Amino acid sequence: MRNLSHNIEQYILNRLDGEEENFVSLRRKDLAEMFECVPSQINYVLRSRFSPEQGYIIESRRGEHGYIKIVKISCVTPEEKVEHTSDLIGKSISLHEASRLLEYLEDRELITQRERLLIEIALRHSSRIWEDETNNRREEMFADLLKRMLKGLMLIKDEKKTRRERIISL
Amino acid sequence: MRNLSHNIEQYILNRLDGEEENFVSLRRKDLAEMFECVPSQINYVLRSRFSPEQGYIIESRRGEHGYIKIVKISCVTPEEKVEHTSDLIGKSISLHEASRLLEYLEDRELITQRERLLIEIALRHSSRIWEDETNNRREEMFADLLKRMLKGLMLIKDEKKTRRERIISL
DNA sequence: CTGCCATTGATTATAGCTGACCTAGAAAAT
DNA sequence: ATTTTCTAGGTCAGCTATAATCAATGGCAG
Repeated sequence: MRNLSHNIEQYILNRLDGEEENFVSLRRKDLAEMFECVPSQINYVLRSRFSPEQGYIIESRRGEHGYIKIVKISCVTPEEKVEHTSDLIGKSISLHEASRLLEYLEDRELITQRERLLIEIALRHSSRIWEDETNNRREEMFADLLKRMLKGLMLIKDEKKTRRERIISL
Repeated sequence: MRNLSHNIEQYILNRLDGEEENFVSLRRKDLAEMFECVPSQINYVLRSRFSPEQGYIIESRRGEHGYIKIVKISCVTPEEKVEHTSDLIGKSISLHEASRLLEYLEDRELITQRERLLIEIALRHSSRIWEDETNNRREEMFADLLKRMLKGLMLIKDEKKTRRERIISL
């Protein structure tokens, strides 16, 4: 009972592992039946364990022949140095510092020019939106947003680790 | 077997692929018979999968010797792409609609998976930050952020600067 | 005790599909 | 030339099967 969500998570991860592709298609209703729970439980699991921040994108359709597609973003980026990106960012970061970090990551080819652009735009946007806030508050938010975005991208490299853990845990 | 609409869509796409030209001519009635469904089902498929937004134009004629012609539009300049996506987004957009749009852009290879992930994270972030706002206000902000990010991507020059050049330009 | 995570079910939203009715155009009848 | 008829295709409301959301509750760790 206590590990319903965990079991469902494991099931989905296994399915993902088994697939040739980097995604699985499920039917919420079937899954709910398989685990003998209410359908909305599946949404909970997806929300709490397969978010974009965690490297997944969910697509779905309702109605007849509806489905839920869980896509694992898995471009193979080598290089491990970003393990400490979070540390580099810290609790707060200025726009200027953020730019320098992105420049560095692009040089290391951990992100592309286009990805850097996206992140800069997102940061500027929240900067504008929060221009009335204190400087410190804003820089905390920059740090939060930046971490989420970079972690999302870097999570890809954790794939092998996660897989090993999963196999051991079987 | 997945579903009727999907099968019909695939059939049309195959026909398009097979043709020398960038269009196919069909007869609604024949298709309906082939897939054993009511004729209006064909209209549904065309409406939901071959709209102008998705890069297609439909021409048709009624009466004897009626037909439906599906034309695939291909060449689009970056500027047109920008215009187009801006229109698609509109003044406000829900998270769900945004997701669908990103799905579509990825299918058309206008953005990569990683870029899509970044945008989803940015949207969710501002969603969380602004959860106290009215729904409409939030959806306006989603639209604004989404437009900025997509415009940025569509306009970016694909100049393949080498790492050396980048470093020199610092 | 308190806060967070898990679970549930009621309510709402939407894709897919059908069928009844509508319209355009060509050919046949006058 | 005009009217009639016939053969397509078009529209739309509405039903069904799903999925999403949300608010309420339970239960465990700190």
